[in-house]
Amino acid sequence: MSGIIKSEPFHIQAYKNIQRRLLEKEFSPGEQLTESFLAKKLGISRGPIREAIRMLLHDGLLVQSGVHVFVFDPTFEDVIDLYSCRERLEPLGANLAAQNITEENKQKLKEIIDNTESALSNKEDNHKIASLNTDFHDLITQSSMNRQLIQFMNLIRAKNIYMRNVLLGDFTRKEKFIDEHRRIADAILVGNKYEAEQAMVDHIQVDLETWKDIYKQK
Amino acid sequence: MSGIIKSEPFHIQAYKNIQRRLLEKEFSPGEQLTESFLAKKLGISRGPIREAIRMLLHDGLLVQSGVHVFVFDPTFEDVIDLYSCRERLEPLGANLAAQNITEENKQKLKEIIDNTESALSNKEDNHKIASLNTDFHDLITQSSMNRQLIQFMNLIRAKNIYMRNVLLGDFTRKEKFIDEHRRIADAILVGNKYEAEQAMVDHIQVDLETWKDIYKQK
DNA sequence: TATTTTGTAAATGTTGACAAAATACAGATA
DNA sequence: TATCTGTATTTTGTCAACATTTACAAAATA
Repeated sequence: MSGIIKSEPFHIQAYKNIQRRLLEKEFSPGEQLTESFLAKKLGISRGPIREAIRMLLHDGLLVQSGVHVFVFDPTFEDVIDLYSCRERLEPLGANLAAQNITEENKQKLKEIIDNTESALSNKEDNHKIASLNTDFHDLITQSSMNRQLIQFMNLIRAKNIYMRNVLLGDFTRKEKFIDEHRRIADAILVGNKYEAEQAMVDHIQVDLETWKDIYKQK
Repeated sequence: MSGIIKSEPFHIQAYKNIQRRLLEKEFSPGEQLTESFLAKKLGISRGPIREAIRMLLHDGLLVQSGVHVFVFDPTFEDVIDLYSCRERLEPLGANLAAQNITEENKQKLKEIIDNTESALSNKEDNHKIASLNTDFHDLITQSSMNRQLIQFMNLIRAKNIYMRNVLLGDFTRKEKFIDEHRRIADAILVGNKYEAEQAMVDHIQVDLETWKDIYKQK
């Protein structure tokens, strides 16, 4: 019959578990993480932990110095580096999405925009709004149908979320971005790749400016 | 004192070893690779092999289907996907290199151009010329001083070399590219970031056209 | 004959034990 | 005081044994 849920292997569980703890700042940036410490904390052996650590090193959420592994301690320069890449890649995603998006994803895109607007007007919590924001960007990347780009954007997104949590904390902007999102979505929905790309460039640049503003006043 | 060479851990050795065998097409695209097969072949246990496999999965040289791992079997669509990303990222590298390159790297850049010219006029072997080509692109990326970009370009380069070996074999172009390289280098050396970026865009587009030509006639 | 069950081989998943290496620290020496 | 050096401790590196999963073939059953 059905319904038999195959549990994930431990190294995948460990990867997600540690990633979540990192995003929730349960570990301090710069802190050393040892295999045995994590193994004991998650109640499994060091083998799967090693694999999870290797994955998080690849994601850039952990960094290696010699043989030891530490929690990534981002600087504002790291934000600039990441956004330089993001500013090139994500507009490519918007461009391709305008050409390749499926009808199903068009529907989803409209829903995300609508849900975001109502969440904003209902003043729902930051977590909900941040989640919708992520969904918006993720859907566009997925709609590009470029597997290489999707892989790169996954790396960028994880690191971006982490750096935002570490460097900005709960500070965030809530009002302006919906207009920018709608401009991007409209362009994609009518298949205007140039406008979609430019709208995404503008959106990312505004986002980085907001980073700078918040970072300055801290 | 000096000269004490610390041998690398097995999983790093295994990573490089398997990567080399993949680039040399010792394994066929689409072939399944098992941990025990590789462990026996390299004469080490499965543990380090597992880690090496995970790294090669991240590089995209191996792919996972269910629990099993196979040698990446690239299509021309994969080339397009990769070049779409490369066309955005590597020109960014040239742009940044024009602003941030050190005097030391300027010297190296000139040397690479000179060596390439003499290698071409002496009709040296393809391997030597391909190596100088890689050095040229790598040096520019390094000179961007953007660590995130360097990481992405490392992924792009490995996959690019692999796909070239698999899909094009020994076919390559030898004459034209030195002029394009010199145009890029000149712009970087005088700090003209716009010209450096555009020259790199043009270079990559010509490269992709060459791919298409060679691929068509096969 | 069709279907289900059982058996078997091959692959990955997981662990704990031990080896090797790096690190921290105390005490000796200049 | 500063530095060297040996030692204890911690951490990563490596392995081999065992467990689990999967796919497929063979056998039993309806």
